[in-house]
Amino acid sequence: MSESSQIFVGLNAVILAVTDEEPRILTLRRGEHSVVVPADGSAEPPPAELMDGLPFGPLDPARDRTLELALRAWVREQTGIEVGYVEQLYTYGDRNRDPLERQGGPRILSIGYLSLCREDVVMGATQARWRPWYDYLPWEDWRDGRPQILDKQLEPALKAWIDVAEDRRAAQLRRDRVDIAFGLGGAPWDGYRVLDRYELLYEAGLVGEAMRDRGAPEATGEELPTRRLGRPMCFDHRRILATAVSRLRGKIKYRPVVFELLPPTFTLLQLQRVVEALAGQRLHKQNFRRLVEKGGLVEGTGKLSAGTGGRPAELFRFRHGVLRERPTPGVGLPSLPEH
Amino acid sequence: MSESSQIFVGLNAVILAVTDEEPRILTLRRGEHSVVVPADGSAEPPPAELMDGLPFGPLDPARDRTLELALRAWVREQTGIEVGYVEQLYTYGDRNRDPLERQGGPRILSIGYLSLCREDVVMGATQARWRPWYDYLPWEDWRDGRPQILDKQLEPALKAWIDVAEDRRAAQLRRDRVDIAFGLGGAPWDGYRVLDRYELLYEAGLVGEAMRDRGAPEATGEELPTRRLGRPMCFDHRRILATAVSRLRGKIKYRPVVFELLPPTFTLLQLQRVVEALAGQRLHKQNFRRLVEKGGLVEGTGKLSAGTGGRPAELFRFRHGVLRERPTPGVGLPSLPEH
DNA sequence: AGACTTATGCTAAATCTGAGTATAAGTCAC
DNA sequence: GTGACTTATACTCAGATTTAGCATAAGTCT
Repeated sequence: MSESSQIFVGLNAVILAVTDEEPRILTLRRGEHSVVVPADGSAEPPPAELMDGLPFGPLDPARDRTLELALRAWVREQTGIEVGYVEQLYTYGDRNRDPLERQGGPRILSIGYLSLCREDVVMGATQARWRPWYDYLPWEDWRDGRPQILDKQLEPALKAWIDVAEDRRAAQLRRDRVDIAFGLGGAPWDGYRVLDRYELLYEAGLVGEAMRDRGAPEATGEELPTRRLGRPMCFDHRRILATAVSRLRGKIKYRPVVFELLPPTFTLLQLQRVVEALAGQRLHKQNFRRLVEKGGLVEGTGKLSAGTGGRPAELFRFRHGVLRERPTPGVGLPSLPEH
Repeated sequence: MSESSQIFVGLNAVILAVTDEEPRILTLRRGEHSVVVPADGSAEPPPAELMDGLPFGPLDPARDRTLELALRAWVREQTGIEVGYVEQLYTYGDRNRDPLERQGGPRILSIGYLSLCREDVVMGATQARWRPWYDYLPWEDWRDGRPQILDKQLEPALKAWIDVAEDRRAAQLRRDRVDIAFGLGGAPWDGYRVLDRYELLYEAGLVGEAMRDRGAPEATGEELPTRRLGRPMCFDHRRILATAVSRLRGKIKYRPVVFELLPPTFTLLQLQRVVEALAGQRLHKQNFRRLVEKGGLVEGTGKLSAGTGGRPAELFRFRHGVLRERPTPGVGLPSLPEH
């Protein structure tokens, strides 16, 4: 059986924690060699540019009984974390996603996962590092209003991409997609279309990864025609991250997953800040309180927090019973007001 | 490289159409041999019992440029259908999902897909056959009220499963899960928890597949202690179907995917019936009309349908412009009234 | 003490939802 | 052709939910 008809499966994890009101993912700084560690111990190709990547490793079909167990094992080895909540995101399998494939290596499939935890569970003594996810997707953070990068860089670049379309029809298609994904031309901004936006930017050649994947060797995004749009990642890891953000923003609406990111007790403001961090937008405080309290998502503990400078707040905990009362317990987000 | 460290990837498609107000999926009646057609043309093991299965086939890493292209190619070969809308669902990789694995074969991964189309696109001259999806998941259809199978078979069987738990704590855990998944003990029925329910039934050993996978050879579900719960499928295809139903019921809320299942123009009642078929519940007609009309999802064509016995209805079409107006254009379902 | 910060209670207006009434415009049996 | 029946469509109304504020409570900081 030739190399080219073999398949290797890599597992990738977006490991998320929210600390200091900032959603952070665990990244490894690494060279862009293959996902695959050859089983025969042969030398890996020398790493190219160092670049951020998600923790990942191959599925060992002989050892790993399930995909999730394989993922947990790899994360433990690479980062020292014993992950709790885990959710599968998507499986990517386009040819030549991995640079090694182009050199005649085996076909690579990568399965993306999302894991939620708290930063304090991380052991030391590891090369892993927490980094704000908005470093990679800066246009997704609307907490301080419309991100500048949108008007200053993205919009002009996307307009240019529309203009270089083959014909009028193709241009119109591009315009429609851009308008819907980025809330231009009168369309509203939709906080859930994170993946749409990243993929559009990739297709338009506006993120570093696109140029790299098209064959320019060793490109890191620095030398793009536009200034680089967000921090690039190796392989398709940024696409996986975008998938994770999309999925999570959608999921908090109908499942109480936020609590995986919080300590056992918390104030309502802490809870709100975490939701805002994920959603990338601010929420109305009083309404948020009503939502989670009347919605039965939380219950007071009677204890007060050592307030950080104001009236002390009551400490709440997640109310597990809500699961049997309501079909979809979560925190729905308002549609973003237009700016 | 030994067989056991190799990986084969199978692609499975839930191909759905709604005809005569019934959601139907394309199935192939086939023996339970492996997903894998050996590349060297060696003989396959003799088929066991004939059983329904989804169209599926291996990813050929040398030929298929993307997973989706591979899927389309396989579907075309097996069923003659050129699928339109396609969406990836989930990747399953537990060891021993496939009977052949237990016999020392390679590790099998299967990637599930959902495809939406209309039945009339199917060519003849194929072994494929449309079957109502509720044949496989009969407890999911509440259009004529609460399904009888729930009270008569499922509830008693689940209660028995709770009772045989190891200790009181385990029993309580089981009860909680059952109550939430099946809307018992005061919890509401949640039409979206299709996958939860199937996996619970599998874990409780109440579907034919569970017994088969535990090692009983050639079991087809007929000889179960309880009468069989829904029609079984080969491998984990019923789990993939349950995933598809869950996903689709969730998605019609915020994306206008229903229209993939309808002809270009349709009456509002036709549209409603399709949504009801997917959701497995009845909707209030006047409110549904208001929802889709005022929501901008459809626009009238001015033409009238050749009424099937009543006042003729106007023909509508999907209003593409809604995509740029609203972030989440879809048909939200009411929470099911309790029975 | 007074400014400032955060927590929490409460309300008015707008919108959305669920359920029903009423009327229009066809088909079908006879 | 008339009356029963079927489906389509318009409109209403009450209640729930959502959005956006105002107002007050209870701390910290200078």
